[in-house]
Amino acid sequence: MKMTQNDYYNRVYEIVAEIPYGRVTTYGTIARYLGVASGARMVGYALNNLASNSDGTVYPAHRVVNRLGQLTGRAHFPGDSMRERLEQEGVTFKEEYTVDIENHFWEPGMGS
DNA sequence: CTAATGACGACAC
DNA sequence: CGTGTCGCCATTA
Repeated sequence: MKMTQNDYYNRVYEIVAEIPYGRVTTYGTIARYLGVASGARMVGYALNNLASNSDGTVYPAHRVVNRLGQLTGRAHFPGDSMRERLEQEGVTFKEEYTVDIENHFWEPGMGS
């Protein structure tokens, strides 16, 4: 594993790990919170790394969707585990692969 | 060092 | 309102 920019990914990991049960956030929101408002792609990249980083800590990456609430990253999850998990957590869906983000939206620092 | 890619976002048409 | 294109920043080739 490269882990060159631990810092950047580490921030994403921490935020993702803080996403409360039954809530979802967006890549752009996380990116903005990190200070890289335009680094939404990097957030997704970090999550990609996260998948391979599963060393015991479980990061609810399935709670991270794009700003439209679409499970763009479902392809990176086995089967429909992403959609099923969100449903299981009580998240409502507008479409089969689109969550009602406006009703379950969450952002870091909310419960400071 | 340059080019291409990516779990995105915003703007233009 | 749907589709297309550019921009962002980091990583990889």
